[in-house]
Amino acid sequence: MDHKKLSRREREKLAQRREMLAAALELFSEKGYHNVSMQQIAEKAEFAIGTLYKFFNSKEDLYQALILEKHLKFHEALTKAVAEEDDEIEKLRKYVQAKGEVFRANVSMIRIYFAETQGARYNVMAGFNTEIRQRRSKFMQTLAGIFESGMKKKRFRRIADPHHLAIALDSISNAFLFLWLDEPERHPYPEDPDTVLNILFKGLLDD
Amino acid sequence: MDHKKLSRREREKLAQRREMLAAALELFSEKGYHNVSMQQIAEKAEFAIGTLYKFFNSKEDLYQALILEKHLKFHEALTKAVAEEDDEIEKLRKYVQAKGEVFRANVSMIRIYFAETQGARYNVMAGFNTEIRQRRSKFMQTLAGIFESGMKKKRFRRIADPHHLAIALDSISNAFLFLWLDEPERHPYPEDPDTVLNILFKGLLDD
Amino acid sequence: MDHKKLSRREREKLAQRREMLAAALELFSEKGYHNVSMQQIAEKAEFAIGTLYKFFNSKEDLYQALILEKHLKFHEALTKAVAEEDDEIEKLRKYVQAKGEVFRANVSMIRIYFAETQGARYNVMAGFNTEIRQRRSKFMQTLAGIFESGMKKKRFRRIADPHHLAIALDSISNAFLFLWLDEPERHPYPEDPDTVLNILFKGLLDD
Amino acid sequence: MDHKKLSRREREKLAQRREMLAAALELFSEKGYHNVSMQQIAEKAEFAIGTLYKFFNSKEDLYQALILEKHLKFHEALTKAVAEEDDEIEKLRKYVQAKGEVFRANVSMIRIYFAETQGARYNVMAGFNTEIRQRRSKFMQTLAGIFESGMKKKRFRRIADPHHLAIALDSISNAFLFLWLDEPERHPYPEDPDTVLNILFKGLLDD
DNA sequence: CATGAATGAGTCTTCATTCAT
DNA sequence: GATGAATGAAGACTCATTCAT
Repeated sequence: MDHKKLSRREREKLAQRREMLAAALELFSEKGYHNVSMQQIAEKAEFAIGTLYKFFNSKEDLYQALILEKHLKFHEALTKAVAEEDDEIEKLRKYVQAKGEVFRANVSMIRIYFAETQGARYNVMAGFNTEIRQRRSKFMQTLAGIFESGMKKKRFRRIADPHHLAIALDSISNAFLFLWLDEPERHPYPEDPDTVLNILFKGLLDD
Repeated sequence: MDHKKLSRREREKLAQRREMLAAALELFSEKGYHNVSMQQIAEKAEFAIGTLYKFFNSKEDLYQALILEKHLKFHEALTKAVAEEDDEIEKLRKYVQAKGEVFRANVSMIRIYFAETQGARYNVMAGFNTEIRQRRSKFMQTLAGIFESGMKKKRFRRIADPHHLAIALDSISNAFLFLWLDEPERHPYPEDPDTVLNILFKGLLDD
Repeated sequence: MDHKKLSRREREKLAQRREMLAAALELFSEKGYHNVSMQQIAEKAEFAIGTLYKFFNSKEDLYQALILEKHLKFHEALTKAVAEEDDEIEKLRKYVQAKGEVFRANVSMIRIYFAETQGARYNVMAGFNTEIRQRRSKFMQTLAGIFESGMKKKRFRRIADPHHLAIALDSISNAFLFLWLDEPERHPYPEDPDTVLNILFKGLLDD
Repeated sequence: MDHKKLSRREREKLAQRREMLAAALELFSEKGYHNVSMQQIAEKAEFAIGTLYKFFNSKEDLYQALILEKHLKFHEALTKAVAEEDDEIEKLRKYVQAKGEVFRANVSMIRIYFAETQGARYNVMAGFNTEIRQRRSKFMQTLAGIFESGMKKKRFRRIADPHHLAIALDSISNAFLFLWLDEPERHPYPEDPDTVLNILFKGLLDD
């Protein structure tokens, strides 16, 4: 955005940082935090170890920077997706669609992302989750808000707590992502968002 | 089952093994695989390190044995739950209920369990998931079969691919477990299984 | 003293510890704390690094154990020396003599000893000096007490503050030790303690 | 001295060098040689690291330059002090006085100074002491000469080897400096030089 | 000529695993 | 068969020094 304001030096710095994070992402994604050494990251990024430490104070620091950065990106993409439309149904469609797009474009990030987002409190982020947790929590509110609003407008039937519906939609779409991740051929992430949404929209039982 | 056939020696061995696994579970659950040393496990189990290695070839081996054993237990509990009833709806209710029960009784296992079950392929189990994956896959088939059967009997409307519904139910109930794990007070796992199931049963849209 | 009570295992432990400390002493004495690596100590002591760490929690810990142990030994030798005699003059003679003996028998310790005892607060011991400082302080009191007692008995003229005399005697004898350390041939530590003591006993000026 | 001959450029150089040494002194004095990085010195002196290396070939080089320079200064001050007076007793008084003054005015130097002067041959200076050792040796000769001269003139009684007396006076005054350094309040360096000198002048024993 | 980014050897420390007793 | 002392490879991190700009 303010790229013009950056000196050459600063631009180089940013490029280096990006390369480091990219190398780290690839390695962490493939082997996991504990099975990757700073040495390996340095080699992959083609920098000396010392240089790595000029940019990040510790291995953990590097990891956190990586997670935080990517999480922000995802968060923004999803937030933007649901903000674009007026109609509640369209919002949900966009959400499911955007989720597929953003994750398919960042495959190597997904595992790390969920490793930190999901349960494991003893993960690298430990209590540091705060920032991520807050963003996630806020987004879940937004999602719940869409359901609530749709119910108020009588577009949706009030079949369940909107927060539960938000959780349901989030976890179902995640599940589809996992399947795709495991066997992309056999389980493509649905092109048509309604493949996912109908599970919530239609209802198994007759009334 | 075949306990009668076991000599005293063998029975003692099994008891020792159980103690080791119990100690390991507690530690792994609290700190995570990489933050627990064999030393600590040995101390907690009140065995010498060497004895640990008599039972398990390596730290990883011990970990895998732990996961496999617990996974089997969970699998059996859930399989039994859905097998007990004839009615499809009741099967699903039992499933949601049993899941809550079995996990609430094995809190310390949940995080480890999901850490391995979910995405993270670089976790300790790596490709070794085979056994777990097969069991899980088989169970998802069973779950899908319930939906399929319900549809065939016209008890369920054919709103989506039964496999997708199985995935949805699994991931939604997991999501509720995560919430409860994070903040047990604020997010109790629903007593009434319909709290979960209505999300699939009822449908947001009018037809 | 209680050697009989020690099991073979315990005796071996002690012997190992001694060997480690001996190796460390030699190296630290020759090169100084910061120029000796744990690797080197392990090699010299013929143990694996890990074994070193079984006995000492850190390099600093090892160093402190070394200093503390040796300091205690010195302290005890000197304390014993001044306690043996009744006569004040004889006490001082014994002190000067014992100092020479104990240090000549522990050459490699002297430099380390003074490096920590003297000024340098940023040394490895830093604030940890407490124990050493207290012992030293206590001994200086004892030394001052001898001068004081001699004065009370009119054996000594009251030419100066007894504490100052203690400091003087301590520093003069140290100075002789340094000289000897530098060039043992040219500056032997005086056999006859009066060579040192006459400086305090006799007085340059006529009365 | 030859300041007029120096070009502006050269004068600037000297000023820069001085600033570097001043920064280094402060840091070394506070933390000790091994706990100060060139980075820190550069920052404190407000120069780039590269510039530091234009003036000094290595960290050790910088340190040695510092010690050498300060030692020369001290040496000159003390030499001047004993040269000023004719009377031997007055010379000694001036010496004790000057020592207090010069060190009190250079507190941060004392520890470093003694760390190198005293025993510890493994210190940074190692065998490099030559220049310092020669100066020190020469000064001790001067001091011994004063005692010798006083004895010849029968101003002093020949109670001990003049060299020993020189050593004694040097070490006693140093000891007082250490005390003051540790606890300036409790152990002020004596205003009246006779407080120190009487220890040598008066003699504990009656003749 | 000054700068300070980049380097990578070297350090301390941990811990899975082995094996002599 | 159990033990736990001994091992040493491997990892995170620091910092003196260099050299391209």
